[in-house]
Amino acid sequence: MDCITRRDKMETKDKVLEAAVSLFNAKGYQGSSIREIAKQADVNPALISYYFGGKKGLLENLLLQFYEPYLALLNKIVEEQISVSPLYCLKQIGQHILNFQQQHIQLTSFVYREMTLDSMLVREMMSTYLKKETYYIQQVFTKGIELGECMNIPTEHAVIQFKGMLMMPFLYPRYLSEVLYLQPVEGYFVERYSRQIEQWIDSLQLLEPLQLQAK
Amino acid sequence: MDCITRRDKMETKDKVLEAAVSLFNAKGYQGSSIREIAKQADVNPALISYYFGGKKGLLENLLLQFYEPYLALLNKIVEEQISVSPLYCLKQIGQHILNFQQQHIQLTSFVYREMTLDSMLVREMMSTYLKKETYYIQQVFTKGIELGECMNIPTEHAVIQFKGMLMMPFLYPRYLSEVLYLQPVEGYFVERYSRQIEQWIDSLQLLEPLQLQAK
Amino acid sequence: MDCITRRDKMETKDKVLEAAVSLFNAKGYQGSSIREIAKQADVNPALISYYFGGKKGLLENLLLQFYEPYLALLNKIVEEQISVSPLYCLKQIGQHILNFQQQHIQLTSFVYREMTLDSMLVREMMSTYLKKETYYIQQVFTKGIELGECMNIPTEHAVIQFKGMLMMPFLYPRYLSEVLYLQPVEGYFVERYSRQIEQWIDSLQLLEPLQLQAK
Amino acid sequence: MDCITRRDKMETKDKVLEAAVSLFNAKGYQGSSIREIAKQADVNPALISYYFGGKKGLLENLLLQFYEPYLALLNKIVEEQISVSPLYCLKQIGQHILNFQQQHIQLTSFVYREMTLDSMLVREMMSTYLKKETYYIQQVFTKGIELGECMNIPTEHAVIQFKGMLMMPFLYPRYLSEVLYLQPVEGYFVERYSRQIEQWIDSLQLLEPLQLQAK
DNA sequence: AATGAATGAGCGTTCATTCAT
DNA sequence: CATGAATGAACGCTCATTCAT
Repeated sequence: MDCITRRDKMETKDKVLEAAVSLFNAKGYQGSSIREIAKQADVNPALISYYFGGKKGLLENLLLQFYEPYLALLNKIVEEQISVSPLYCLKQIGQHILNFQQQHIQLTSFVYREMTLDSMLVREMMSTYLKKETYYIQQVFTKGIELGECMNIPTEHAVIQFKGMLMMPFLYPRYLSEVLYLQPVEGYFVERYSRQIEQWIDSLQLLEPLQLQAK
Repeated sequence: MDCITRRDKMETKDKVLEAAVSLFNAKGYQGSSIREIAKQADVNPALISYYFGGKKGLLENLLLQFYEPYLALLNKIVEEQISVSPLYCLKQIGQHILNFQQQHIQLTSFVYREMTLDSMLVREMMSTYLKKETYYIQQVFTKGIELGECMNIPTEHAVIQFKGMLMMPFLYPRYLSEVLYLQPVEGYFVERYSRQIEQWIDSLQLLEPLQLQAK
Repeated sequence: MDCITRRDKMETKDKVLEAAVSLFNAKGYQGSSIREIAKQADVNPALISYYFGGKKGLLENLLLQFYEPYLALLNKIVEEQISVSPLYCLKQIGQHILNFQQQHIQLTSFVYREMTLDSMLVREMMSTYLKKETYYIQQVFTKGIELGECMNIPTEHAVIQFKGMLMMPFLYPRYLSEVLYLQPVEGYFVERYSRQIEQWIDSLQLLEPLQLQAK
Repeated sequence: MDCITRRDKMETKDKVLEAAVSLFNAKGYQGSSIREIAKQADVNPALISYYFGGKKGLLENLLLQFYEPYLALLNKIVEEQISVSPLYCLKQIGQHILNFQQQHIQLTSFVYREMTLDSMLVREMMSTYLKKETYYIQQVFTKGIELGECMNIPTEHAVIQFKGMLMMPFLYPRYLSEVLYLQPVEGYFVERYSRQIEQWIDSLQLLEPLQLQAK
């Protein structure tokens, strides 16, 4: 009985979250209305305020729902692999982050868009999560440079490039499908794309001497 | 007098566009209200509907204002340089696009965010502009592969990587400044970052044989 | 166990009533929400509907809780004292009503405010309680005039003045404390103020001949 | 043309104010909805926020609309008459305030009710207006006592009694009409009631020696 | 060209209440 | 008896837009 009750509760909250992710992804946070979400979730609009404390609470819930496991994943990979080989660690990050994003493709797309705004909430999320994320990745690059695995490039630029490559397909899934005819939703896209990322990582290792020659 | 009148008109329209770009950039299209824009532009709200045919018209105006010169620039570079050297052409594209984005940094940020939405308008812009843009870039990659300048990677993936690198700093200017302490607004950032992009382009040339060795 | 249960019930009802009086007094009936009351009473909101048959029932309960003992008190005083001396009876009324109001200061304040509204409920309360109250007081004045104790003024006006004096401090307790620096909550205020009322009552007796002289 | 425009504006604002006073008086501020007011004023609901900056602004507007002329009137009377004769000045106050209240009977009733609440706004109104009002009245009593015109009673109590008498009929107009069968709206009520107030004022003059005798 | 009143739809939210558990 | 999920109506308010001036 308790189980049923709990499951019912879960279902309502989850129905709302699912509908919210879908609508926020398609029309943006500001472009989606509580009523629309409730309708799509087949739920009373008042329940959204009841469960999440308002539309803003729903947004925060989703942001946490993304960044918490995201950072946990990142943390785990870095902790386990950085001492083995920084560049290999980078490859692992690339592959797992791509997988993670693909598994939460709508949430990812929406969160990445929302983080481009200039709001208190975004600033808070940046200082809470993106600072950590960036620290992890920079650490790996730095270690790679130290160990001579990686050419000596500014780690900030490397982070931008790396993140750009990883985020791009999930920020613009519709661009991929309608212009490039790629399906980021499908498994083999990530598989092939992550190999491409690995090539870029390899290039970090190899370019330096050549670069020096060029000079 | 007619001249003054016309100049006033221009100024009013421009004041609105300027205010709109600023607010759309900070709070998003849906998050900014006509009244707010009008207030910031010190203009009567009714004039926005009058001049631009409504809020949506203002949005379309800004999207064109971005993509028309953007594509003209891209078109010019490709036409002029592709026959010389595809990879050099790519570098030129990278450098000029970065400059272009930096010169319209708020507009760029806003347009790139808006294009992540799933709307009729976005689909239209994609089929009108992004298809062309992608065609140009893919053409360069293809030519590069044909001429043996560039390793044989899927051009779609290359486009994603290339665009990702170029767009990233201007999609997340606040991330750059607050987390990475980079100032995409300042000249030397683009200068240094474009050299980084060139390294990536160089890596396309060099990786292939090594990649083959790896196999 | 039954006893405990019943006591719990009593406590719950009383906790609600207490919280309701406090909130209704501060923010008005319409300005207070069931949830707020329930929260302050540390009780489930649904119980208010359950126990009192809704918010309106809670209001009626409180009105009765005020007017029933109020009228009983008035009735008792008039019955016992009117035959002795009408003016003395008036003084007794003044003193005891002041005391009664002070003992239920929040309830009094709230009820007196609520009775200024124009609603079915108020009309009902007026015809049920205020008619009786007024009848009692007018009777005393009439008797006083008959017996020559009191000057011949319109009893309606006398009632207004009398009630005005008695109600004023408890309708505006915050005015008294913040502007006049009087504390209607404290015992000696009523003590001193009731002597003031008695002076007014005395003046009823004395003024007439002098008034006539003045003319 | 300008005149017509201004008159139209005035009419809309005034229609809203009129409807608001009527509804606030009958059902209270919290009990009246913006839509209801707009409907009764035959006006678009959005215009209330447009003109008054929201429901609260409407309330503040009405409170000022009452207290500003009220205090101006009081100030004028006191300034002109206090030096002549404090007790005569009191009578003038009584008469003019009664007239003022009668001329704005609904507004008066509503304002007096609203001032019984415990809110920031009420506190502000008290410290802005009621402090002044009380200062004026107390000044008159004090002067009367100084000059020997008036018996030596605590001025705070005198203020309560005085205000109680003046406010009572307009706080409970429905009580007057339905229980006492008096019509505070009609001219002769004020006329007769103000004579009653004058009697009370006279009693202040005369009671003291008798009071002493009683002791 | 420019204004500001006016409109009607929709916003997020809160409300008192009901009901299954 | 007590709970908390759920409901539908209404809340105050803001929205983009229109229109007479």
